[in-house]
Amino acid sequence: MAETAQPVTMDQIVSLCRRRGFVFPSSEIYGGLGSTYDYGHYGVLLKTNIRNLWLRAMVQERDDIVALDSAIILNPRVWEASGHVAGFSDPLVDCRTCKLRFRADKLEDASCGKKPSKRPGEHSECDLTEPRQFNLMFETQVGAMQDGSSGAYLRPETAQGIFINFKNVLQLARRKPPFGIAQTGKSFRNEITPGNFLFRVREFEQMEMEFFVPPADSGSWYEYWIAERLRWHRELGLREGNLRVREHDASERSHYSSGTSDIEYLYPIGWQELEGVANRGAYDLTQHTEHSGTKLEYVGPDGERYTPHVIEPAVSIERIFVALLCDAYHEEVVGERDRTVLRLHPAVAPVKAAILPLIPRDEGMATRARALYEELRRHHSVEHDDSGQIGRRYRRQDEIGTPWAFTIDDQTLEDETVTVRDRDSLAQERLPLSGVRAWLDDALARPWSPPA
RNA sequence: GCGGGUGUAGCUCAAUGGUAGAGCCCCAGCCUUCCAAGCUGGUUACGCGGGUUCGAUUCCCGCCACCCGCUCCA
Repeated sequence: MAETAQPVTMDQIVSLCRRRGFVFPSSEIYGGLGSTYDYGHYGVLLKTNIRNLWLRAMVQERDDIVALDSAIILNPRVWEASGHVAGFSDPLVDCRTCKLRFRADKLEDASCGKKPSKRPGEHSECDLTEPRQFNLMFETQVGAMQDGSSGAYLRPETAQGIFINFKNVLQLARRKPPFGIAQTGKSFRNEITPGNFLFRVREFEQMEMEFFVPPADSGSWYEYWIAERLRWHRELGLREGNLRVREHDASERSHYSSGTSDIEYLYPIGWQELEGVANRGAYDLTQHTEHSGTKLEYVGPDGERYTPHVIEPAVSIERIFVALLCDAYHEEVVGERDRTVLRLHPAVAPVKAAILPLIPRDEGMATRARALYEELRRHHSVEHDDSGQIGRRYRRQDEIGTPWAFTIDDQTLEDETVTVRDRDSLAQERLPLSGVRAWLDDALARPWSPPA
């Protein structure tokens, strides 16, 4: 098998997603809607696996993090307190001459020579427009009456839903710092310039965890979570060489952050943020204490009292989704034909195994294949495919990343064994039909790393 | 939002001021049976809306979407 050494392009990923029904442009029959996407069958399965693996690592396998699911629409005062109403909008100016756009708050001077002169030599002074405000929050109304008094926002991050529930969780979950609250859910941002497929979309699913710690320990927990999240991405199967950590300098940080590191992935568009780990300090709890009048602090048994600091690892399903597909995508030549294969970690693969009767019209094979499928589907995501020649069926499964195929063939009728075909090695071995279920359970429990 | 580019089946490409054709994919049947073979038949497209014209997929205008840059951060 010969691998084509070309790096994957975003177009190849878009094309595969479309071809195999992972992702469709949203509202397509009406001409689409900018930078919104709908997920088809395999896309939903893949997203669900990513979300479940995150919840498993954050909540199930730890005893210091609890789950939460807060509302998308919150009291608008939440966003005043959080700083999003004031700080989540960017005043922008355009240069009429060089057609570049700048953030007004980052311009030291209204001439190209000073700040971000990306095109030196073209002109010395930029002809700038007036600053214009772009608020990145979607606005809506609560209640049927559309008067201004009932304005509200769709949340631009899930984190605030966690902070405003800090007191509830502290009391009822019987936790004390260090402890965390984890949440997955949709967030909405009116991006000025969305694009690059799913990389920056207007509606996306965040997976955020706020970890509350004694102020003195915030530095070490910050380091801990950077390392821990990096380890998790590797465990998902992302290649070591495609991941790195980059610390923000002070000018890059968000309004809430006193320290941020990005776990970056080498996407087809270059190194870009996959996950952000931020040290939010006491900013959020302090803000909500001031704006709401409710004290959000920890009081210990011996009377110690403090506002915890917060370490936040925040990632989106979409960015993991794209990274996994880019990492897994391979085109190679098998025999005399091309094949496209997704070498996904079995744990994230939308379909774990395919059950294929070699000769579908053979009664014995068809019956056994059907029975095996009905047994396995009670435990795992599996597919039964009896349409077309066997090679074609293998290729269909390769394209959606199915790690194994169980083929019911002539020999099955003689000795009740099946062929197991491996997606990555193309190796075939025989297995008793009665042992397939246990074999698959074992295979899924094995550690996995991407083939070299 | 600004500048540049693109827009014909699911994909890759044709043709045309007289309303579209192929290959692959997909579906059905036949045949074959361990890596996309073959035969027969079939479904599917001019992004949307105006204008010019007897007639527009083709020419003009507007809009929309996508790509590149500015920007951005999950």
